[in-house]
Amino acid sequence: MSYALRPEVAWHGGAQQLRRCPLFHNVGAAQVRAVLRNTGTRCVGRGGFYFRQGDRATEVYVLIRGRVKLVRCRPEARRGILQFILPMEPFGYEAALGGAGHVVSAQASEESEALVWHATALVHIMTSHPMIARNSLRLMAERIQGKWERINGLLTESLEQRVARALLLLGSRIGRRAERSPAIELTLNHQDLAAFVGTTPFTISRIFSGWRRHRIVDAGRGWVVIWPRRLATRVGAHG
Amino acid sequence: MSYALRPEVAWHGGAQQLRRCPLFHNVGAAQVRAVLRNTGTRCVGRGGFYFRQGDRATEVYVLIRGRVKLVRCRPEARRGILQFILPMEPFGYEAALGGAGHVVSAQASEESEALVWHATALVHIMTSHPMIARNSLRLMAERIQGKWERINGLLTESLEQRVARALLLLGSRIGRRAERSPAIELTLNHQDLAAFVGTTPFTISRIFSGWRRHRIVDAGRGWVVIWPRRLATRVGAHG
DNA sequence: CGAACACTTGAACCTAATCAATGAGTGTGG
DNA sequence: CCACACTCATTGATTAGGTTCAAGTGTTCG
Repeated sequence: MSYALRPEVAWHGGAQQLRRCPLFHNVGAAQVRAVLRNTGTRCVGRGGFYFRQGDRATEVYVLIRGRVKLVRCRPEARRGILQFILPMEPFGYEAALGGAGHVVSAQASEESEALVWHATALVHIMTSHPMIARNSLRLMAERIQGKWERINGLLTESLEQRVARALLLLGSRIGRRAERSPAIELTLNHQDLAAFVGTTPFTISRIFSGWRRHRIVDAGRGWVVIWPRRLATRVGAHG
Repeated sequence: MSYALRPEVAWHGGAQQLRRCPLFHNVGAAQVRAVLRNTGTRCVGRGGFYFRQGDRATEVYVLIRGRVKLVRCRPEARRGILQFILPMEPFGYEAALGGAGHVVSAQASEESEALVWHATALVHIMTSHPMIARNSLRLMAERIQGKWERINGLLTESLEQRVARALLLLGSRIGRRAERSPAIELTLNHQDLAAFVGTTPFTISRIFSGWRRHRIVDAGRGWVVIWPRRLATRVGAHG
């Protein structure tokens, strides 16, 4: 009923969709709806920012549409992509919980939309909904473990291994299965992939040229197709 | 009084020391003492393991003496050091909270000792002590931000920059100020530093040779001395 | 005193970055 | 619908940065 009074809550997906968000696992629909009452939404066009590194953390987000990348761009340095954020994933909460401001920027890869809470509301929500606090702990713990895997890859693997592993990871996250084929299609350009594994688009192009002959990968302007079985053989190869 | 009955709790540092642990900020001494009742301690000699990657997460730890490194050693791959753990720092809790087992191994760099809780006790503690849950959220949020900085360094910086940055970081964490000098001494060998920045001891040695002439650094068997002011000029240098 | 280990240095090799030039795909405006 | 501009992808030539392997030196410890 409060829908009529607060139009920003009338997001079409509503509480049902949100239960796919890891923060709301095992949280009752009524409680999710209660939490939703404190939100608005924000739309950001391709290339726009939800926040920038250095900003004070005044808000937290859950992406509901589009794609966001967490980047860090120092002047005179290569760009690094730290993480891709997909629909139903929270972002921006590390700074709100840590209290030292954002250390990364959140940039939209495409037209996208996110739910927005005030950072102060977040703390309040967690104290009044222990299951959400619990889910946050689990989410952050899993992300830390994921980052360890990534750091270890950067420390020990060859570039070719890293590209292969990154594509398999991204394939499972942002990929779509092709029809009647084990192939997986990704919307991803060479530049972003390069920034994700720490190399240049040139080198990505060279690696792809080699792989294309073996039907491990195919790619064009802004898209990549991988054959996971064959690509997996390159994870652990000596490079 | 329960000290007499549970000798493993009679750790000399006791509750007072533990309040320096980030998990126990703003937690009353009585509550810390209560939490301590569920612990034992474990000593591990140099090179020994608290847990190994792949193990189920049955315990969580707070280091009270010595130094521990989180490593990941795949056969046939270079070793990577993911994090150094110092006294009063918790470790092993990511797996306990995430529920998918340890993805890293915890190896003692030197003779060390840690408080041990059962993983199940951890969840119980957090629900009955909300401030501890709150502190955990903050701790993990800060660690995620720290890992972003590290990943960004690995993605975008030259090796020399990474070594400089790593030494400044480690200096502030495991360093001791030299007497009557701005220099900082670290107990750290070339191999561990190499595994931390993703290179080989050879290259570390070469970088140090260059820096030694400018009195940026000095090093010997198992130790490093840095002059932070001069070293800081190498962070952001072009390589 | 001897053995094991950690560090140093040199030389050869190799990976990936850089720079330059070209080609292909996309969007815009006439 | 075409021409143009722009961005993204490819390829080649060159160079720089790091790894690898081998040999030698210095330390620590039993």
